Amino acid sequence: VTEKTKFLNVILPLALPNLYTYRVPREFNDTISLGKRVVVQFGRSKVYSALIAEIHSRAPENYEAKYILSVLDDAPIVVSQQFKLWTWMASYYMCTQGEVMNAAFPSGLKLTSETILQKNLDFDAETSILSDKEYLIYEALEIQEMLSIAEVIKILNQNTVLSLIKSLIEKGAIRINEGLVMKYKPKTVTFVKLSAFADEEEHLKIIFDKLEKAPKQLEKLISFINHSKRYSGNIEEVAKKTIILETGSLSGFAELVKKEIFEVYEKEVSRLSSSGITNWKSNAIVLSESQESAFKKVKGEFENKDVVLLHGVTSSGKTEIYIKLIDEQLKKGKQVLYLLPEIALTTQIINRLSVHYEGRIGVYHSKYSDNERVEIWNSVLGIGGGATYDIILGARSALFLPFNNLGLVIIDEEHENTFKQYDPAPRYHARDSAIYLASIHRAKTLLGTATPSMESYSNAKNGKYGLVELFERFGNMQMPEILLVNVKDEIKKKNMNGHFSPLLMELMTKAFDKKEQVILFQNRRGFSPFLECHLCGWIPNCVHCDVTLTYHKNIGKIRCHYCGYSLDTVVCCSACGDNNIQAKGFGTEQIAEELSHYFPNAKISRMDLDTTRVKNAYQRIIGDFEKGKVDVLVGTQMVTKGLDFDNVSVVGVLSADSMLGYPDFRSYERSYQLMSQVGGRAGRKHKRGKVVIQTYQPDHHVILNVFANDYNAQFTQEMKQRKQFDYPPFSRLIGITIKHKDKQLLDGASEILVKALKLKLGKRVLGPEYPAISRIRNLYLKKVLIKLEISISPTKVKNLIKEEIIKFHSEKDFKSVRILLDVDPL
DNA sequence: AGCACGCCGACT
DNA sequence: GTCGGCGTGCTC
Repeated sequence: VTEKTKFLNVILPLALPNLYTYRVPREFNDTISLGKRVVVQFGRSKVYSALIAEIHSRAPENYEAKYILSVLDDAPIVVSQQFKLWTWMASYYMCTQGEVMNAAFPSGLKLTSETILQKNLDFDAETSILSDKEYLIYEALEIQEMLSIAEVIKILNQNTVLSLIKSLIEKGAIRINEGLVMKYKPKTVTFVKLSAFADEEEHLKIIFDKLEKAPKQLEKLISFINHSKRYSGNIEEVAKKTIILETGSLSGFAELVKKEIFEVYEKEVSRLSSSGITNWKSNAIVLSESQESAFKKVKGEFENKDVVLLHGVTSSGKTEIYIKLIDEQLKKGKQVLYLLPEIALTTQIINRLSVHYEGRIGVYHSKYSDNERVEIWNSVLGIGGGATYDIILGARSALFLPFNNLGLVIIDEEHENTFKQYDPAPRYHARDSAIYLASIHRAKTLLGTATPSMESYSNAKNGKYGLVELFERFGNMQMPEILLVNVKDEIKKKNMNGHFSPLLMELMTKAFDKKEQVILFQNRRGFSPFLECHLCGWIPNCVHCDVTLTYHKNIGKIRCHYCGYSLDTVVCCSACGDNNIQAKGFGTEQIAEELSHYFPNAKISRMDLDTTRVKNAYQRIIGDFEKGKVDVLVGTQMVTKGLDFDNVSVVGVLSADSMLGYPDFRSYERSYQLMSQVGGRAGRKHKRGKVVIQTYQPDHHVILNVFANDYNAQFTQEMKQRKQFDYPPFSRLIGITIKHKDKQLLDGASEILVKALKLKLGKRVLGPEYPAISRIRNLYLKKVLIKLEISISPTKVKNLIKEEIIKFHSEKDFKSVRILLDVDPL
């Protein structure tokens, strides 16, 4: 039987535009299949795990294909629907398949090749032929068998070690090994069983008698017998830990093993806490009248629309509607994907969902350990023996899981911009990608929010999506009362207490008296955004980036929020030497400090990037606030994100103007969303909440729309502006960022690229312009924006842009110019 | 993304 | 004179 030689086209985990072809050794012919990983050598020394994307028998003509080294998986770990999604994402978001794969795989599935140094045992020359540094490495290998490149760098305290290693190899002192490091390690638990001898009843009796004089051992044996249910029904496996925990000590255990009464064995177990499928009580949910009608409308819309937008005011009880819909899908045996903008929100939601679907929900996001994420992947795939999850709750990366039978995708807080990934590529929008994913599965998508994005609401208005609106808050809760404060007037009247207006002071005082809670929102972290010399106006800037350094009072530093560069707080002006340095503007840190001055007894908690950097810090802050351990929560936009508290009576927006003044066409949309969302946190079951908005422009139309809680007016006015200036949703945008460390070269290069693009696309090409921050980490930036009519085919334009970039990069001076493409930028 | 090849500046 | 900087090109 002559079988044709097989070849594979594989996706490598790199930003390479093409797939690469490898040859399959005969003995692997039966083991290879699409969606399995293989180990391949790529380049002179590197070994990667690559994914089989195509199997064929066309031998490459222009080169000799390398052989694959091995097949990693017993069964495919990527399903056909995922290949479809990845291909679409790579083409829509203008990136490579390798980049999509890298985003899709939890890092536990990505094997990394590592160069390992080992001593050459045949080395017989004098160590005196080695240089001092070489000897240092040689000596280190005497103590430690293996060294990684990173360890060598550490030992020598220098970055360039390759030539030194090369020399060591040439002198015959060391060898190197290229090894793939398997990251995923299954968790094992030690179990105990009786030996074959002890397992026989008559022997066991004798053993019991013999152990009379060894109470510790007897105690362990009894504990085992009880847990194994030997004399009562089904025999169960017993973990060693169970016995140790019950008897409170280890003593005697080893003796039992030694006497060959106990035998221990290892078993792989799931890290996922689950008891498997348990009964779920969906009927426990009772919808209010308005919820019920919204639920029915959603189902009605799904009859002929694939995507439905559920526009429900804050606290209108959207979650209950989701649960009902999830329930229906589960009954049909379908999978459900529930996407949330923020990892931290999963805790609140999971508590509400798990009541209904305990053991069937998998939570998936980047804060989970690699090992756990691999197990969830396998569980969705239905391999690995653990629980099979049919509901996945997660942040944007959850859409990459290997679903094969998806029935419904829910995107909660659809308007949130954290659904868009910016760095690294793929620069994808999880909402839009999930809608495509759903279409692959012929599944439905539900978008839920209190403040729909312009894109989604206009899609709903023009009939592309179904629209269901819910204007009533759950349980007769009233919409919060919104109060505007003209900060300009208050300052004139010298009424301000720090950054607090008299009205806000009064409401906070009342709230504290009644043991009610307060949320203060200021969209800026740190103490103040910059320091300024009172005499000459000098402002300390970052040395690597084109931004001012933000003052962080409590760590006594000024820091760059873009690269992390920091300096000790300056006391003297570097320009004129004057010592009258003042803090300008204000951030959350300053608000918290002022608060503790005016309300020394209030328990204050701050929630922003600085205080939530530590793992679980977010959960802790939210938890403390929920439990009432904290009276005031001061935070950045983090506090606006869909959290539900039930004892908040006052919400304060300290400076609406800083949001409105942001130079971006979406700043009004975002300001409305933020104010409306943070305001929605106010209100309790039987009491109307109050929202104080402090602003210099109380007549601004966005402020007035928030005041009137009029989303429709906001939408209509915003649409008028978008149409006038041809912004989305009336056009599509593609952002191009051009980076280089040499400013002049960048200027020239970007002009040439724009000229070439304009030749093809005309006035659709805008720029190049320096962005507001024109230098980050010592790289200068220029931005170009492509604005396309909706009627034009984006695919054609994307191909055209790619061609032009290839042409541009073929120019020898521009090879080092980095170009980032961002489709549908935010 | 690595990694090797190759061409110019500050050292033995 | 060389060591080593990083700019450039290629990897099936």
